[in-house]
Amino acid sequence: MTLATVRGMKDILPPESARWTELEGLFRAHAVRYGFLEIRTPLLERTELFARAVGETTDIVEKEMYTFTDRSGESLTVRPEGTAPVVRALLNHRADAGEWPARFFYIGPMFRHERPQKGRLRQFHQFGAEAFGTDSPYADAEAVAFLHGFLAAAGLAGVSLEINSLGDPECRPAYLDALASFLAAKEGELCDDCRRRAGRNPLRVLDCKAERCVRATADAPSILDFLCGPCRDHFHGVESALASSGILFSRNPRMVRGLDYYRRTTFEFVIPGMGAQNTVAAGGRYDGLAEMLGGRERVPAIGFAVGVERLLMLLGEGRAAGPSAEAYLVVATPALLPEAFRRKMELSACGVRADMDYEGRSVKSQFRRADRSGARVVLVFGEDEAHRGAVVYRDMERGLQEEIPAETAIRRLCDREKKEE
RNA sequence: GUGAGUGUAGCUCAGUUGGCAGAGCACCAGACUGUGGCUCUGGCUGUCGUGGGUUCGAUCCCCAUCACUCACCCCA
Repeated sequence: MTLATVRGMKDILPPESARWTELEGLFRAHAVRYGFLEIRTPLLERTELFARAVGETTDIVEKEMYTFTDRSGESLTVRPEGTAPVVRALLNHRADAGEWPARFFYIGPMFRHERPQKGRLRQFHQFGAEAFGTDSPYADAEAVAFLHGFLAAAGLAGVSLEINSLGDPECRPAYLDALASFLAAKEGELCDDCRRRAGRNPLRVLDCKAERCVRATADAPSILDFLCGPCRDHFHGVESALASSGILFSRNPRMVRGLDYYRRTTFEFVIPGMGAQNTVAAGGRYDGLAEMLGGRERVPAIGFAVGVERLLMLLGEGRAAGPSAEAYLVVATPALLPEAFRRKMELSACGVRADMDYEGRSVKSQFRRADRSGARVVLVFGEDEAHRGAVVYRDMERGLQEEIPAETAIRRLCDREKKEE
């Protein structure tokens, strides 16, 4: 029996868990501002959903999914990404989805069986958002603005936004042909991986970090030069909507996405100099996905996902944990435990974070604990005071104390709590 | 899936050219009678990742294995 977590999985303990809750709250708040409502989909889906949506030949589907056969013989997969389930849910509950545009956000874990490393886990978490039912470049700009606003509010500095267009089924084939023949001519200059990729997924070659490949593809044809009229108009529409919203970005015609369903707009928020896992958040348009999944009508859509672990990593350690208690009850003799405990419950009930020691430790030790808990007030329950129905009320910051009736002490603490609310 | 590095107390790490395992922090207790933070004193804590091998003897050398970390790949 080992007590270690499964490879690539992480326990999130205090105080870190508080940072998670805080960030989730911030994301929710921003989502609501931009008109997105929460959707919660199951962690398990039929394997086929991801195979079709993400792409049979992507790494995710080929070798990274947690797939198993359940007791009824059906092949199920623990979700490796969030978009496909949301689209599935939308198509399934079309009638309940409401008026277009339908905008959803989600928060939750994703699972991919990869080799863990910095900023990459097997169970990782994403904040995501998807907007359905509109082709408009404004929808793209809106999603980017939401993401941008959230990242800024989270305190992330030094991010840059890169955007690109991957075209659509009208214009992309021509580009892929042009790129393929360009790469064929340069074959000798490419790294081994890229020679292999050139045939199968030529776009990937543009994303290669190997020096020789970067050089070889320096003057490769740009997708942006191949966009058909509607795609070009759309791309320019996104650019001007972003520009007029005051959001800075740069074009990156070499940007590639790992999932097959993307069309037209793609974007990434990257941190320069962060190394291998420098993408904090990314997204794009996927107008064809609904039909790929068997939907009757075309449902244009745009979405993104934020890597929560990566974001937290970039935000740094954050502030230290605050006080764990506001008031500490010190018991001079075990005989007074029942009385102290009853008072502690009263404090909890009125919202005061109170703590005490149940182990019968020395008064000195209890004070040490009180100090460490950060409590600003200590109530001492002693025999003499108890005869008078009183306790010692000690202000830990000033080091002053007085004997007052127990009722008064409790009321004082509870009143103070109310004032601070 | 490939490569490299690391694995010793709760934490950070030292260590032995192979001979009963250490420090700091943390924790516990005490420094006159029921009072914290500072200081001082004392104390507790280890399958030296796991399994084999070499050896009189292995935490140290060798092999394997697992885990972690970083990089590649890929991606959030």
